[in-house]
Amino acid sequence: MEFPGNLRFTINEKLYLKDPESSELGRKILKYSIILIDQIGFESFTFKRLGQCIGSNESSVYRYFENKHKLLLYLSSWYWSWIEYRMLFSIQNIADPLQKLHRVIEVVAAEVKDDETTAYIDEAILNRIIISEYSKTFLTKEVDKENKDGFFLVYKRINLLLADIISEVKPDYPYSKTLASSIVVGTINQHFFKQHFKAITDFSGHDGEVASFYIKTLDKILL
Amino acid sequence: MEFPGNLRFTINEKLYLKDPESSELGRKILKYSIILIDQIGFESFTFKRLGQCIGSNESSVYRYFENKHKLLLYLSSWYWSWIEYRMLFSIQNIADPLQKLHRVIEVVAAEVKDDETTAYIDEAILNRIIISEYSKTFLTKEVDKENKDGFFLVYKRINLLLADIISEVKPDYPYSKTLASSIVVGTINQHFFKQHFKAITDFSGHDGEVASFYIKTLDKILL
DNA sequence: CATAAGTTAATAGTGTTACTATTAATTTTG
DNA sequence: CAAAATTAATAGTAACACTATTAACTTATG
Repeated sequence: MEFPGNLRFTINEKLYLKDPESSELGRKILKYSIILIDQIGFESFTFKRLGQCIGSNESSVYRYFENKHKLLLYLSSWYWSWIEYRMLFSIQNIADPLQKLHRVIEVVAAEVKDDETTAYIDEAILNRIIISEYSKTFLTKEVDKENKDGFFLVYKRINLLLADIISEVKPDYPYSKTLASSIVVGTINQHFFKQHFKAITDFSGHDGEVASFYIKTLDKILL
Repeated sequence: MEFPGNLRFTINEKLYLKDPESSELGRKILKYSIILIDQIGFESFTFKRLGQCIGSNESSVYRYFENKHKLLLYLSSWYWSWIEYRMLFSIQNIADPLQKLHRVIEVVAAEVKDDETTAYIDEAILNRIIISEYSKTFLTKEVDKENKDGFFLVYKRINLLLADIISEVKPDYPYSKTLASSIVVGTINQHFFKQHFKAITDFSGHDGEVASFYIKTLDKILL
Protein backbone atom coordinates (compact mmCIF):
# COMPACT_ATOMS: atom_id res chain seq x y z
CA MET A 1 0.00 0.00 0.00
CA GLU A 2 1.28 3.42 -0.94
CA PHE A 3 0.35 6.51 1.02
CA PRO A 4 1.07 10.16 0.50
CA GLY A 5 3.92 11.33 2.71
CA ASN A 6 3.33 13.49 5.74
CA LEU A 7 -0.29 12.76 6.31
CA ARG A 8 -2.23 14.95 8.72
CA PHE A 9 -5.54 14.35 10.44
CA THR A 10 -7.91 16.78 12.07
CA ILE A 11 -7.90 16.13 15.79
CA ASN A 12 -10.61 17.42 18.16
CA GLU A 13 -9.43 20.86 19.27
CA LYS A 14 -10.51 20.33 22.85
CA LEU A 15 -7.83 17.68 23.20
CA TYR A 16 -4.93 20.12 23.16
CA LEU A 17 -4.10 23.62 24.36
CA LYS A 18 -1.67 24.32 21.55
CA ASP A 19 -1.49 22.28 18.35
CA PRO A 20 1.49 19.94 18.81
CA GLU A 21 1.91 19.56 15.05
CA SER A 22 2.56 23.29 14.75
CA SER A 23 6.02 23.44 16.32
CA GLU A 24 9.24 21.52 16.66
CA LEU A 25 8.73 21.06 20.41
CA GLY A 26 5.15 19.89 19.82
CA ARG A 27 6.26 17.22 17.34
CA LYS A 28 8.96 16.12 19.78
CA ILE A 29 6.29 15.76 22.47
CA LEU A 30 4.27 13.48 20.19
CA LYS A 31 7.26 11.42 19.11
CA TYR A 32 8.77 10.88 22.54
CA SER A 33 5.52 10.47 24.45
CA ILE A 34 4.78 7.48 22.22
CA ILE A 35 8.21 6.01 22.88
CA LEU A 36 8.09 6.71 26.61
CA ILE A 37 4.54 5.42 27.23
CA ASP A 38 5.45 2.23 25.37
CA GLN A 39 8.61 1.85 27.44
CA ILE A 40 7.39 2.52 30.97
CA GLY A 41 3.58 2.27 30.69
CA PHE A 42 0.95 4.97 31.03
CA GLU A 43 0.80 4.81 34.86
CA SER A 44 4.49 5.62 35.29
CA PHE A 45 4.54 8.13 32.44
CA THR A 46 4.73 11.74 33.70
CA PHE A 47 5.22 15.10 31.99
CA LYS A 48 8.34 15.58 34.11
CA ARG A 49 9.98 12.45 32.68
CA LEU A 50 8.82 13.36 29.18
CA GLY A 51 10.36 16.82 29.62
CA GLN A 52 13.70 15.29 30.61
CA CYS A 53 13.45 12.91 27.68
CA ILE A 54 13.13 15.71 25.14
CA GLY A 55 15.61 18.08 26.81
CA SER A 56 12.88 20.43 27.90
CA ASN A 57 10.79 20.62 31.03
CA GLU A 58 7.44 19.78 32.55
CA SER A 59 5.72 23.13 32.19
CA SER A 60 6.55 23.34 28.49
CA VAL A 61 4.62 20.12 27.94
CA TYR A 62 1.71 21.55 29.94
CA ARG A 63 1.38 24.33 27.41
CA TYR A 64 0.46 21.76 24.79
CA PHE A 65 -1.65 19.32 26.81
CA GLU A 66 -3.78 19.86 29.90
CA ASN A 67 -2.78 16.48 31.35
CA LYS A 68 -1.56 13.05 30.32
CA HIS A 69 -5.10 11.73 29.87
CA LYS A 70 -5.76 14.29 27.12
CA LEU A 71 -2.42 13.46 25.52
CA LEU A 72 -3.39 9.77 25.39
CA LEU A 73 -6.76 10.75 23.89
CA TYR A 74 -4.89 12.81 21.29
CA LEU A 75 -2.60 9.92 20.36
CA SER A 76 -5.60 7.55 20.22
CA SER A 77 -7.55 9.90 17.97
CA TRP A 78 -4.57 10.10 15.69
CA TYR A 79 -4.29 6.30 15.61
CA TRP A 80 -7.98 5.69 14.86
CA SER A 81 -7.94 8.41 12.18
CA TRP A 82 -5.04 6.62 10.56
CA ILE A 83 -6.90 3.27 10.76
CA GLU A 84 -10.04 4.87 9.32
CA TYR A 85 -8.03 6.35 6.47
CA ARG A 86 -6.50 2.99 5.65
CA MET A 87 -9.87 1.23 5.91
CA LEU A 88 -11.44 3.63 3.41
CA PHE A 89 -8.38 3.41 1.18
CA SER A 90 -8.48 -0.40 1.18
CA ILE A 91 -12.07 -0.61 -0.10
CA GLN A 92 -11.81 2.08 -2.78
CA ASN A 93 -13.24 0.78 -6.07
CA ILE A 94 -14.21 -2.56 -4.58
CA ALA A 95 -17.81 -3.47 -5.31
CA ASP A 96 -18.22 -6.85 -3.65
CA PRO A 97 -19.37 -6.37 0.00
CA LEU A 98 -17.71 -9.55 1.23
CA GLN A 99 -14.44 -8.49 -0.37
CA LYS A 100 -14.79 -5.12 1.35
CA LEU A 101 -15.48 -6.80 4.69
CA HIS A 102 -12.38 -8.95 4.45
CA ARG A 103 -10.14 -6.03 3.54
CA VAL A 104 -11.44 -3.85 6.32
CA ILE A 105 -10.88 -6.62 8.87
CA GLU A 106 -7.31 -6.99 7.63
CA VAL A 107 -6.75 -3.33 8.40
CA VAL A 108 -8.16 -3.30 11.95
CA ALA A 109 -6.79 -6.66 12.96
CA ALA A 110 -3.31 -6.51 11.45
CA GLU A 111 -0.12 -6.20 13.39
CA VAL A 112 1.29 -2.84 12.48
CA LYS A 113 4.76 -2.56 10.99
CA ASP A 114 6.25 0.87 11.00
CA ASP A 115 5.08 2.84 8.11
CA GLU A 116 6.61 6.07 6.95
CA THR A 117 3.39 8.07 7.00
CA THR A 118 4.80 10.67 9.35
CA ALA A 119 8.30 11.32 10.55
CA TYR A 120 7.35 11.98 14.13
CA ILE A 121 4.82 9.19 14.70
CA ASP A 122 5.91 5.56 14.77
CA GLU A 123 2.74 3.64 13.95
CA ALA A 124 4.09 0.28 15.12
CA ILE A 125 4.78 1.60 18.61
CA LEU A 126 1.52 3.53 18.64
CA ASN A 127 -0.30 0.28 17.84
CA ARG A 128 1.29 -1.33 20.91
CA ILE A 129 0.15 1.60 23.04
CA ILE A 130 -3.41 1.29 21.76
CA ILE A 131 -3.40 -2.43 22.63
CA SER A 132 -2.35 -1.85 26.21
CA GLU A 133 -3.67 1.62 26.99
CA TYR A 134 -6.64 2.54 24.79
CA SER A 135 -9.39 1.22 27.02
CA LYS A 136 -8.10 3.43 29.83
CA THR A 137 -9.25 6.45 27.82
CA PHE A 138 -12.93 5.51 28.22
CA LEU A 139 -12.95 3.46 31.42
CA THR A 140 -13.28 6.58 33.56
CA LYS A 141 -16.02 8.42 35.41
CA GLU A 142 -15.78 11.25 32.86
CA VAL A 143 -16.62 9.06 29.87
CA ASP A 144 -20.13 10.44 29.27
CA LYS A 145 -18.98 14.04 29.41
CA GLU A 146 -15.98 13.33 27.17
CA ASN A 147 -18.14 11.37 24.79
CA LYS A 148 -20.38 14.45 24.44
CA ASP A 149 -17.25 16.47 23.69
CA GLY A 150 -16.62 14.12 20.78
CA PHE A 151 -13.41 12.54 22.06
CA PHE A 152 -14.46 9.09 20.83
CA LEU A 153 -16.00 10.11 17.51
CA VAL A 154 -13.37 8.60 15.23
CA TYR A 155 -13.46 5.33 17.14
CA LYS A 156 -17.24 5.15 16.88
CA ARG A 157 -17.06 6.04 13.17
CA ILE A 158 -14.79 3.05 12.54
CA ASN A 159 -17.21 0.76 14.32
CA LEU A 160 -20.11 2.09 12.24
CA LEU A 161 -18.17 1.77 9.00
CA LEU A 162 -17.60 -1.90 9.76
CA ALA A 163 -21.27 -2.27 10.78
CA ASP A 164 -22.36 -0.79 7.44
CA ILE A 165 -20.26 -3.24 5.49
CA ILE A 166 -21.70 -6.10 7.56
CA SER A 167 -25.17 -4.85 6.64
CA GLU A 168 -24.21 -4.76 2.97
CA VAL A 169 -23.13 -8.39 3.17
CA LYS A 170 -26.32 -9.43 4.96
CA PRO A 171 -28.98 -6.69 4.94
CA ASP A 172 -31.37 -8.49 7.29
CA TYR A 173 -28.76 -9.17 9.98
CA PRO A 174 -30.06 -7.43 13.13
CA TYR A 175 -26.83 -7.13 15.12
CA SER A 176 -24.46 -5.38 12.73
CA LYS A 177 -23.39 -2.72 15.25
CA THR A 178 -22.94 -5.11 18.15
CA LEU A 179 -21.01 -7.51 15.95
CA ALA A 180 -18.84 -4.71 14.58
CA SER A 181 -17.98 -3.29 17.97
CA SER A 182 -17.25 -6.71 19.40
CA ILE A 183 -14.78 -7.27 16.55
CA VAL A 184 -12.96 -3.93 16.75
CA VAL A 185 -12.43 -4.21 20.50
CA GLY A 186 -11.95 -7.96 20.17
CA THR A 187 -8.94 -7.64 17.87
CA ILE A 188 -7.23 -5.44 20.44
CA ASN A 189 -7.96 -7.86 23.25
CA GLN A 190 -6.73 -10.82 21.23
CA HIS A 191 -3.44 -9.10 20.44
CA PHE A 192 -2.98 -8.54 24.17
CA PHE A 193 -3.88 -12.14 25.09
CA LYS A 194 -1.54 -13.41 22.39
CA GLN A 195 1.33 -11.66 24.12
CA HIS A 196 0.46 -12.07 27.79
CA PHE A 197 -2.25 -14.72 28.31
CA LYS A 198 -1.24 -17.31 25.72
CA ALA A 199 -3.16 -20.00 27.61
CA ILE A 200 -6.49 -18.56 26.49
CA THR A 201 -5.77 -18.28 22.76
CA ASP A 202 -5.10 -20.80 19.99
CA PHE A 203 -2.59 -18.58 18.25
CA SER A 204 0.89 -19.80 17.50
CA GLY A 205 2.47 -16.41 17.00
CA HIS A 206 2.61 -15.82 13.28
CA ASP A 207 1.28 -12.77 11.47
CA GLY A 208 -2.31 -12.35 10.40
CA GLU A 209 -3.77 -14.94 12.78
CA VAL A 210 -6.12 -12.53 14.50
CA ALA A 211 -7.44 -11.18 11.19
CA SER A 212 -7.91 -14.66 9.76
CA PHE A 213 -9.81 -15.83 12.87
CA TYR A 214 -12.24 -12.92 12.58
CA ILE A 215 -12.65 -13.32 8.81
CA LYS A 216 -13.50 -17.02 9.16
CA THR A 217 -15.83 -16.33 12.07
CA LEU A 218 -17.62 -13.53 10.23
CA ASP A 219 -18.10 -15.75 7.18
CA LYS A 220 -19.80 -18.38 9.37
CA ILE A 221 -22.03 -15.81 11.04
CA LEU A 222 -23.10 -13.98 7.89
CA LEU A 223 -23.11 -16.49 5.04
CA MET B 1 -30.96 -20.55 41.76
CA GLU B 2 -30.32 -21.39 45.39
CA PHE B 3 -26.91 -21.07 46.95
CA PRO B 4 -25.61 -21.93 50.39
CA GLY B 5 -25.37 -18.85 52.57
CA ASN B 6 -22.04 -17.25 53.38
CA LEU B 7 -20.00 -18.66 50.60
CA ARG B 8 -16.21 -18.32 50.78
CA PHE B 9 -13.60 -18.67 48.07
CA THR B 10 -9.90 -19.28 48.32
CA ILE B 11 -8.12 -16.17 47.15
CA ASN B 12 -4.42 -16.11 46.17
CA GLU B 13 -2.54 -15.36 49.40
CA LYS B 14 -0.12 -13.00 47.70
CA LEU B 15 -3.00 -10.61 47.09
CA TYR B 16 -3.36 -9.57 50.71
CA LEU B 17 -1.17 -8.98 53.76
CA LYS B 18 -3.84 -10.02 56.23
CA ASP B 19 -6.95 -11.98 55.30
CA PRO B 20 -9.74 -9.39 55.08
CA GLU B 21 -12.39 -12.05 55.70
CA SER B 22 -10.86 -12.80 59.10
CA SER B 23 -11.89 -9.64 60.92
CA GLU B 24 -14.68 -7.12 61.20
CA LEU B 25 -12.44 -4.32 59.88
CA GLY B 26 -11.35 -6.52 56.97
CA ARG B 27 -14.94 -7.24 55.94
CA LYS B 28 -15.74 -3.55 56.22
CA ILE B 29 -12.81 -2.82 53.89
CA LEU B 30 -14.23 -5.24 51.32
CA LYS B 31 -17.77 -3.93 51.61
CA TYR B 32 -16.96 -0.24 51.44
CA SER B 33 -14.16 -0.46 48.90
CA ILE B 34 -16.71 -1.94 46.48
CA ILE B 35 -19.17 0.84 47.19
CA LEU B 36 -16.55 3.58 47.01
CA ILE B 37 -14.83 2.37 43.82
CA ASP B 38 -18.23 2.17 42.14
CA GLN B 39 -19.10 5.67 43.32
CA ILE B 40 -15.95 7.61 42.50
CA GLY B 41 -14.02 5.32 40.14
CA PHE B 42 -10.74 3.49 40.70
CA GLU B 43 -8.53 6.48 39.80
CA SER B 44 -10.00 8.70 42.53
CA PHE B 45 -10.25 5.88 45.05
CA THR B 46 -7.62 6.13 47.81
CA PHE B 47 -7.01 4.28 51.07
CA LYS B 48 -7.36 7.58 52.88
CA ARG B 49 -10.90 8.11 51.60
CA LEU B 50 -11.75 4.48 52.28
CA GLY B 51 -10.46 4.88 55.84
CA GLN B 52 -12.70 7.89 56.40
CA CYS B 53 -15.59 5.97 54.88
CA ILE B 54 -15.29 3.12 57.39
CA GLY B 55 -14.43 5.28 60.39
CA SER B 56 -10.87 4.07 60.49
CA ASN B 57 -7.71 5.35 58.87
CA GLU B 58 -5.35 4.85 55.98
CA SER B 59 -2.65 2.82 57.70
CA SER B 60 -5.16 0.32 59.01
CA VAL B 61 -6.17 -0.44 55.44
CA TYR B 62 -2.49 -0.83 54.52
CA ARG B 63 -2.21 -3.68 56.98
CA TYR B 64 -4.65 -5.66 54.86
CA PHE B 65 -3.60 -4.65 51.35
CA GLU B 66 -0.25 -3.52 49.98
CA ASN B 67 -1.89 -1.02 47.62
CA LYS B 68 -5.13 -0.36 45.79
CA HIS B 69 -4.06 -2.39 42.76
CA LYS B 70 -3.83 -5.55 44.90
CA LEU B 71 -7.19 -4.75 46.47
CA LEU B 72 -8.75 -4.53 43.00
CA LEU B 73 -7.11 -7.83 42.09
CA TYR B 74 -8.54 -9.34 45.27
CA LEU B 75 -12.07 -8.13 44.47
CA SER B 76 -11.70 -9.36 40.87
CA SER B 77 -10.55 -12.79 42.00
CA TRP B 78 -13.52 -12.98 44.30
CA TYR B 79 -15.84 -12.00 41.46
CA TRP B 80 -14.47 -14.52 38.98
CA SER B 81 -14.51 -17.26 41.64
CA TRP B 82 -18.16 -16.50 42.18
CA ILE B 83 -18.84 -16.61 38.43
CA GLU B 84 -16.93 -19.90 38.11
CA TYR B 85 -18.91 -21.38 40.96
CA ARG B 86 -22.18 -20.39 39.33
CA MET B 87 -21.04 -21.67 35.93
CA LEU B 88 -20.21 -25.09 37.37
CA PHE B 89 -23.43 -25.11 39.38
CA SER B 90 -25.51 -24.29 36.30
CA ILE B 91 -24.26 -27.27 34.28
CA GLN B 92 -24.46 -29.88 37.04
CA ASN B 93 -26.24 -32.98 35.77
CA ILE B 94 -26.69 -31.57 32.29
CA ALA B 95 -25.49 -33.97 29.60
CA ASP B 96 -26.19 -32.08 26.38
CA PRO B 97 -23.13 -29.95 25.45
CA LEU B 98 -25.19 -27.29 23.66
CA GLN B 99 -27.45 -26.97 26.68
CA LYS B 100 -24.34 -26.58 28.86
CA LEU B 101 -22.94 -23.93 26.52
CA HIS B 102 -26.12 -21.88 26.66
CA ARG B 103 -26.33 -22.03 30.44
CA VAL B 104 -22.73 -21.06 30.92
CA ILE B 105 -23.13 -18.07 28.58
CA GLU B 106 -26.16 -16.97 30.59
CA VAL B 107 -23.98 -16.87 33.68
CA VAL B 108 -21.06 -14.87 32.24
CA ALA B 109 -23.19 -12.51 30.20
CA ALA B 110 -26.05 -11.79 32.60
CA GLU B 111 -26.61 -8.51 34.35
CA VAL B 112 -26.09 -9.24 38.01
CA LYS B 113 -28.86 -8.54 40.48
CA ASP B 114 -27.78 -8.49 44.10
CA ASP B 115 -27.69 -11.90 45.49
CA GLU B 116 -27.44 -12.72 49.17
CA THR B 117 -24.41 -14.96 48.87
CA THR B 118 -22.40 -12.91 51.32
CA ALA B 119 -23.42 -10.14 53.66
CA TYR B 120 -20.39 -7.96 52.99
CA ILE B 121 -20.14 -8.28 49.21
CA ASP B 122 -22.77 -6.77 46.95
CA GLU B 123 -22.46 -8.76 43.72
CA ALA B 124 -24.45 -6.28 41.64
CA ILE B 125 -22.11 -3.42 42.46
CA LEU B 126 -19.08 -5.68 42.10
CA ASN B 127 -20.29 -6.58 38.60
CA ARG B 128 -20.35 -2.88 37.70
CA ILE B 129 -16.80 -2.51 38.99
CA ILE B 130 -15.62 -5.46 36.90
CA ILE B 131 -17.20 -3.90 33.80
CA SER B 132 -15.42 -0.60 34.23
CA GLU B 133 -12.24 -1.53 36.09
CA TYR B 134 -11.25 -5.16 35.47
CA SER B 135 -9.08 -4.61 32.44
CA LYS B 136 -6.97 -2.17 34.44
CA THR B 137 -5.75 -5.10 36.54
CA PHE B 138 -3.88 -6.62 33.60
CA LEU B 139 -3.15 -3.63 31.37
CA THR B 140 0.04 -2.84 33.27
CA LYS B 141 3.77 -3.34 32.82
CA GLU B 142 3.71 -5.89 35.67
CA VAL B 143 1.23 -8.22 33.96
CA ASP B 144 3.74 -10.98 33.13
CA LYS B 145 5.14 -11.07 36.64
CA GLU B 146 1.70 -11.00 38.22
CA ASN B 147 0.49 -13.66 35.82
CA LYS B 148 3.32 -15.92 37.04
CA ASP B 149 2.18 -15.20 40.60
CA GLY B 150 -1.20 -16.63 39.60
CA PHE B 151 -3.23 -13.44 39.98
CA PHE B 152 -5.26 -14.21 36.85
CA LEU B 153 -5.70 -17.94 37.35
CA VAL B 154 -9.43 -17.94 38.10
CA TYR B 155 -10.10 -15.72 35.11
CA LYS B 156 -8.14 -18.00 32.82
CA ARG B 157 -9.89 -21.06 34.29
CA ILE B 158 -13.27 -19.59 33.35
CA ASN B 159 -12.09 -19.02 29.81
CA LEU B 160 -10.83 -22.58 29.56
CA LEU B 161 -14.04 -24.00 31.01
CA LEU B 162 -15.98 -22.23 28.28
CA ALA B 163 -13.44 -23.39 25.68
CA ASP B 164 -13.90 -27.00 26.81
CA ILE B 165 -17.65 -26.81 26.43
CA ILE B 166 -17.20 -25.31 22.96
CA SER B 167 -14.99 -28.27 22.09
CA GLU B 168 -17.63 -30.67 23.39
CA VAL B 169 -20.19 -29.08 21.10
CA LYS B 170 -17.87 -29.19 18.11
CA PRO B 171 -14.77 -31.34 18.73
CA ASP B 172 -13.01 -30.40 15.49
CA TYR B 173 -13.36 -26.63 15.99
CA PRO B 174 -9.79 -25.27 16.05
CA TYR B 175 -10.37 -21.95 17.82
CA SER B 176 -12.18 -22.91 21.01
CA LYS B 177 -9.87 -20.94 23.29
CA THR B 178 -9.76 -17.82 21.14
CA LEU B 179 -13.53 -17.92 20.74
CA ALA B 180 -14.06 -18.45 24.47
CA SER B 181 -11.79 -15.58 25.49
CA SER B 182 -13.31 -13.25 22.94
CA ILE B 183 -16.74 -13.99 24.43
CA VAL B 184 -15.81 -13.59 28.10
CA VAL B 185 -14.10 -10.25 27.51
CA GLY B 186 -16.71 -9.37 24.86
CA THR B 187 -19.62 -9.59 27.29
CA ILE B 188 -17.91 -7.09 29.58
CA ASN B 189 -17.21 -4.72 26.72
CA GLN B 190 -20.77 -4.94 25.45
CA HIS B 191 -22.19 -4.11 28.87
CA PHE B 192 -20.00 -1.03 28.91
CA PHE B 193 -20.96 0.02 25.38
CA LYS B 194 -24.62 -0.51 26.22
CA GLN B 195 -24.31 2.08 28.96
CA HIS B 196 -21.90 4.59 27.46
CA PHE B 197 -21.51 4.10 23.69
CA LYS B 198 -25.06 3.21 22.68
CA ALA B 199 -24.32 4.26 19.09
CA ILE B 200 -22.21 1.17 18.51
CA THR B 201 -24.63 -1.46 19.81
CA ASP B 202 -28.04 -2.72 18.70
CA PHE B 203 -29.30 -3.21 22.23
CA SER B 204 -32.46 -1.57 23.42
CA GLY B 205 -31.77 -1.87 27.12
CA HIS B 206 -33.70 -4.87 28.33
CA ASP B 207 -32.25 -7.77 30.30
CA GLY B 208 -30.51 -10.72 28.73
CA GLU B 209 -29.73 -9.05 25.42
CA VAL B 210 -25.99 -9.57 25.65
CA ALA B 211 -26.38 -13.24 26.54
CA SER B 212 -28.87 -13.83 23.77
CA PHE B 213 -26.61 -12.16 21.18
CA TYR B 214 -23.70 -14.43 22.13
CA ILE B 215 -25.86 -17.56 22.25
CA LYS B 216 -27.25 -16.91 18.76
CA THR B 217 -23.80 -16.07 17.43
CA LEU B 218 -22.23 -19.18 18.94
CA ASP B 219 -24.97 -21.35 17.45
CA LYS B 220 -24.17 -19.96 13.99
CA ILE B 221 -20.45 -20.48 14.43
CA LEU B 222 -20.61 -24.02 15.82
CA LEU B 223 -23.67 -25.70 14.32
C1' DC C 1 15.83 51.14 14.44
C1' DA C 2 13.88 51.25 18.99
C1' DT C 3 10.50 49.86 21.86
C1' DA C 4 6.25 47.75 22.98
C1' DA C 5 3.68 43.44 22.63
C1' DG C 6 3.43 38.81 22.35
C1' DT C 7 5.29 34.26 22.79
C1' DT C 8 8.07 30.73 24.93
C1' DA C 9 10.48 28.55 28.56
C1' DA C 10 12.30 27.82 33.14
C1' DT C 11 11.95 28.27 38.35
C1' DA C 12 9.75 27.64 42.24
C1' DG C 13 6.12 26.70 44.35
C1' DT C 14 1.19 24.09 46.29
C1' DG C 15 -1.80 20.47 47.50
C1' DT C 16 -2.43 15.59 47.12
C1' DT C 17 -1.21 10.85 46.76
C1' DA C 18 1.07 6.55 48.03
C1' DC C 19 3.31 4.64 51.32
C1' DT C 20 6.33 4.04 55.85
C1' DA C 21 8.33 4.52 60.49
C1' DT C 22 7.21 5.26 65.06
C1' DT C 23 4.62 5.16 68.95
C1' DA C 24 0.54 4.25 71.70
C1' DA C 25 -3.15 1.21 73.06
C1' DT C 26 -5.18 -3.19 73.41
C1' DT C 27 -5.37 -8.13 73.53
C1' DT C 28 -3.37 -12.57 74.18
C1' DT C 29 -0.71 -15.80 76.54
C1' DG C 30 2.58 -18.12 79.89
C1' DC D 1 -0.52 -10.41 86.45
C1' DA D 2 3.33 -9.36 83.61
C1' DA D 3 5.52 -10.15 79.13
C1' DA D 4 4.68 -10.71 74.40
C1' DA D 5 2.22 -10.06 70.49
C1' DT D 6 -1.14 -7.75 67.87
C1' DT D 7 -3.64 -3.68 66.38
C1' DA D 8 -4.38 1.08 65.42
C1' DA D 9 -3.35 5.93 65.08
C1' DT D 10 0.06 9.86 64.36
C1' DA D 11 3.26 11.94 61.87
C1' DG D 12 6.06 11.93 58.53
C1' DT D 13 8.49 11.52 53.29
C1' DA D 14 9.08 11.37 48.40
C1' DA D 15 6.94 11.73 44.20
C1' DC D 16 3.20 13.47 41.34
C1' DA D 17 -0.06 16.69 39.06
C1' DC D 18 -0.51 21.01 38.24
C1' DT D 19 0.02 26.47 38.65
C1' DA D 20 1.85 31.18 39.31
C1' DT D 21 5.56 33.98 38.44
C1' DT D 22 9.27 35.63 36.18
C1' DA D 23 12.88 35.72 32.71
C1' DA D 24 14.30 35.58 27.93
C1' DC D 25 13.67 35.74 23.37
C1' DT D 26 11.00 36.91 19.00
C1' DT D 27 8.05 39.63 16.32
C1' DA D 28 5.40 43.72 15.12
C1' DT D 29 4.98 48.59 14.71
C1' DG D 30 5.70 53.84 14.95
